[in-house]
Amino acid sequence: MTEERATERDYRPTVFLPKTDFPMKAGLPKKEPGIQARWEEIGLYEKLREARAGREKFILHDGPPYANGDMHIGHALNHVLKDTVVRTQSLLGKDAPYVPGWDCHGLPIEWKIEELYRKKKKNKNEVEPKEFRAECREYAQKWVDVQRGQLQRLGINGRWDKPYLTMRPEAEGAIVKELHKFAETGQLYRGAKPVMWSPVEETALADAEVEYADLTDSPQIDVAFEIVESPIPELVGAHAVIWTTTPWTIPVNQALAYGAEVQYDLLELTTHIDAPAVTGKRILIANDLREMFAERLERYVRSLPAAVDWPADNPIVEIDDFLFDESHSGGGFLHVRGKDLAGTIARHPMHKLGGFYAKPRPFLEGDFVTTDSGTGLVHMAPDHGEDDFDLCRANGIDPVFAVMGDGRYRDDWLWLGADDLDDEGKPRRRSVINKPFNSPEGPICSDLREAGALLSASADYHHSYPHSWRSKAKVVYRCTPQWFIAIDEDLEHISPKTPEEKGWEGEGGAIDPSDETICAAPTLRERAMEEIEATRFIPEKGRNRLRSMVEGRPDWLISRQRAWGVPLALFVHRESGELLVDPEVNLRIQQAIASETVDAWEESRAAEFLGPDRNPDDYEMVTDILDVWFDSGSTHAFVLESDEWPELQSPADLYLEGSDQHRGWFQSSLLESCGTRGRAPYKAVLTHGFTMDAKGFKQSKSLGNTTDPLKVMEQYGADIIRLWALSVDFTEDHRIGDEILKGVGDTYRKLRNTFRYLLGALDGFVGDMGDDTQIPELEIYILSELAELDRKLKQAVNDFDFNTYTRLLVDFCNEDLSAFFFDIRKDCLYCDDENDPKRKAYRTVLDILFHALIRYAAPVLVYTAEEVWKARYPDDDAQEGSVHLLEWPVIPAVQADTARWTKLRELRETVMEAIEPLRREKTIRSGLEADVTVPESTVPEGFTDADLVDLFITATVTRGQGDGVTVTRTSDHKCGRCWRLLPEVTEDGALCGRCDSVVAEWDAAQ
RNA sequence: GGGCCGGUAGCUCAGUUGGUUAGAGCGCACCCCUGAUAAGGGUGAGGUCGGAGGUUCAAAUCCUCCUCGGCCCA
Repeated sequence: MTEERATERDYRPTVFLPKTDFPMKAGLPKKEPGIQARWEEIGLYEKLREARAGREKFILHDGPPYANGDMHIGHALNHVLKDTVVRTQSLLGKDAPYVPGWDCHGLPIEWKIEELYRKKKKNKNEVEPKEFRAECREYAQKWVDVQRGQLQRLGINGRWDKPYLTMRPEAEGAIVKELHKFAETGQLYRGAKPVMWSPVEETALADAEVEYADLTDSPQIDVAFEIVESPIPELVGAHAVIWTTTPWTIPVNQALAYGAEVQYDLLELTTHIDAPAVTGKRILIANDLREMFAERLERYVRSLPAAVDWPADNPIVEIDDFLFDESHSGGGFLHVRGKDLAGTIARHPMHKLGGFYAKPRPFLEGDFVTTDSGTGLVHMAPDHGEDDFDLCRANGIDPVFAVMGDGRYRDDWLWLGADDLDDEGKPRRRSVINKPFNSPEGPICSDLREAGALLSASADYHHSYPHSWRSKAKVVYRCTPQWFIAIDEDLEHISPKTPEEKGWEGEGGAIDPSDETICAAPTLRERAMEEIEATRFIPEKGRNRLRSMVEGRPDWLISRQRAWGVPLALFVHRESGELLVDPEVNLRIQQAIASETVDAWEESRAAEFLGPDRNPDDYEMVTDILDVWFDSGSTHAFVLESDEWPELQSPADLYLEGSDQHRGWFQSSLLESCGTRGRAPYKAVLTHGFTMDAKGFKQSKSLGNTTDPLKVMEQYGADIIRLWALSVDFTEDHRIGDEILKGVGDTYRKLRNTFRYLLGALDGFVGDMGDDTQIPELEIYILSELAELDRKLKQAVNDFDFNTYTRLLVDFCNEDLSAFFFDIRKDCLYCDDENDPKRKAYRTVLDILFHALIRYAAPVLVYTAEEVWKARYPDDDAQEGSVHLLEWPVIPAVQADTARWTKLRELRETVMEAIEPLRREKTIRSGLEADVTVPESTVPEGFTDADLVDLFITATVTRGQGDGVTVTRTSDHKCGRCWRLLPEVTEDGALCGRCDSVVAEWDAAQ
């Protein structure tokens, strides 16, 4: 009877299709903020803390971003990685708190406020420092709030109601306390050293605050210094030639340096025109550099007025070895090794000014002298170069501090001081970075020319030169009194590591505990190096990077001459110049700052801090502030060790930052912690690369190739950025761009649809499979694949390898589920009786898959996972409505012969390939119309033909003796309900036996 | 200029100590399905492994140089 109506009846209502309200289209930009608001409402972060209380901890310590400007793609990547670490560790069941922080002090913010002042024509110096700092504080707070909102929008779960800020008074007090620890253990000293100095900002600059720009118009001059004394008498009266690109250092020249092994020649300059200073001069210069010097000289002489008519192809200057006559050591040329110049003394070209300029300029041996450029003789200004400073100090020549903070020479300086006026009575003095001041026409070159000492001068030199990254102005090396942390002094307060602690126990046992080199107190550098060895690095190459930087770094310059920062709250005895080290005084300072902010450090409070036993008049209060790297290097102290965040502990399990932080936070934290605690503040360091544009070039606003994460969130959603961040190889530099984001969107949709299918297929599922139900082998196999996936995912989490993590997840959904398992079981899900054990088993496995996959996906697609969870469990009280409180799934342990299934799937692929030609020629449309014969030998054991029909989704499968798969169109008819082609179906549209009974039951239930 | 790191299909990535015809997913093309439907399935085309030398029976893999890019430094 059903057969008669078969051709007409629409069986669609009797098919058990997936049913869900979960939309295919995500609409993330609209949906995410609502989900975020709910997390805040239910206090997800706090709930997670409660849920994990007492568990093993995993502490990721946040490196503070600078509170200045909107979030950019680097922040987004960095925080997504951090969040994923925290979430995956939490998923594993650990208590993984996350307290975000911000770096608030420092020049960039100070600079911003000054800019505002300039706009308002307000003078910073007329404002109370307190008032100025208050504005900086307000500015920083504004950006903290902005960035906090942006990071929350990104789905970062953390202690947003109480982040740490380096400008909180408690933090400022703690930072001072850390400084005092260095002072009290003798690691702090005041020294005079040439440091990078910006005459515009009037401060010393850290390396990180300096950028290099290529210049093509730098000055270069050759200057002659007359030799007045020498063990080689022939040199007296000749001129040593030096070359420099900074004419302004000539007024503070104090010596000349030569290379011991360099060969120098005495030359004679002959000119065909009258060239003052050049004509007839005897000069001393490195043999290797004669040519280069000659070119400069020729070019210069040609620029003189007297050369105007001289033919271009005819050299004006001739340079020859000076030929001595018989009266001098038997005649001949003079070639000397540098070391023979020891004891030679020259005089400054401006010696007639007397005083400083009348002093002898000794020749000193410098191992830094090369013959790459210049003349092989280097003029030494100990105030303005590291090599200069070191060499001069070793020879008892001290810096003279002639250049002031604003870049001008001191008022009382003999040459170009305050009363050095031009013909019109205007001062000739300018800042040393002033371009005209250094030019060939400037006052320095003019005076040298007049003194007969200028052999060449031009403004055409190509090199890269340091600039302040803030003001873009040139910076100089300048010797000023600064505070340093010593890197190579013994740390008497830190006990040496035992050989075991150093990991030496395995090396033959030949360690002698009485060996002083082993048991001596380590220096800060040594301890830092030891701790680098004891730290885990992800990726491993980070170790090398940090190691080589610590290995070669100089003492830590921690003072800055600015206003917005933590003071070097120290007293120095006026008479002795000694640093006051009194823990009681220090404690009073720390407490005052911790309760009143850095504003407490002011002159009027000196007596209070010093106490009754000391006279404030005897002490100078240091007014410098600390390098911000000291602030952030101390975060472990005032965050991890603080009672304010009891959920944290020290040392941290992980620091996670960009690879630029090898020189920054990783290092400053390491040094700070090693100097005060003798150990690293972290057990592991993870570094990520930088995000380039689609073509692999650095993103920059000026190039217009930046990707703004805020816009991506607006357009695609935060989950898309997150998925992007976790799809790329973050250990290297990686890219972002439209095409890449489009691909990420495709991946997202695949995951989303996998969950949508699961939700639909599990509609009404109550877990009613009886204990005695036979679970089909396919389900067992899929469960074993899931267990394998689970194992690999866990491994990826432990390796922090999120790229592999997401790939495993996506590939599993694509290959094992969508294209294999789901496809095969489509027929079962749609058409089998709802109570059929096979269908129940399938849905049971789908439920297991759902619970596993939603947990795996939760750290990646934080919003979507929540949306899926709510779709399945709208009233989930047990989990407080959040998927993010769940723990890592437990996968049922099953036994499956996976090798057999791998073979089966290979055969399945072969069958698909064999079917394809018939589809091409339209003999069949779908695989369901195919009768397939497979070589018997290729079928793994234990599969029946009926199994193969299911697995291959064909009409029939039979085994043949040949080697190939053959396919023909089946002669069977198509069931009107399940669309399978079966012999039992009498005509197209009639029902097969199964469908007949299911429909009958369905009809009865209506 | 120096140190370190990197360059494998259009995209994102795998490629163990050198060893079959260099793989995967996505995208793309074509086809099927129209009962996961702005979804699902199938097949296929894509690579001088940045370039050039060298070592080796054999190189994406080891060596040298070059080139492009990045970070750090000068």
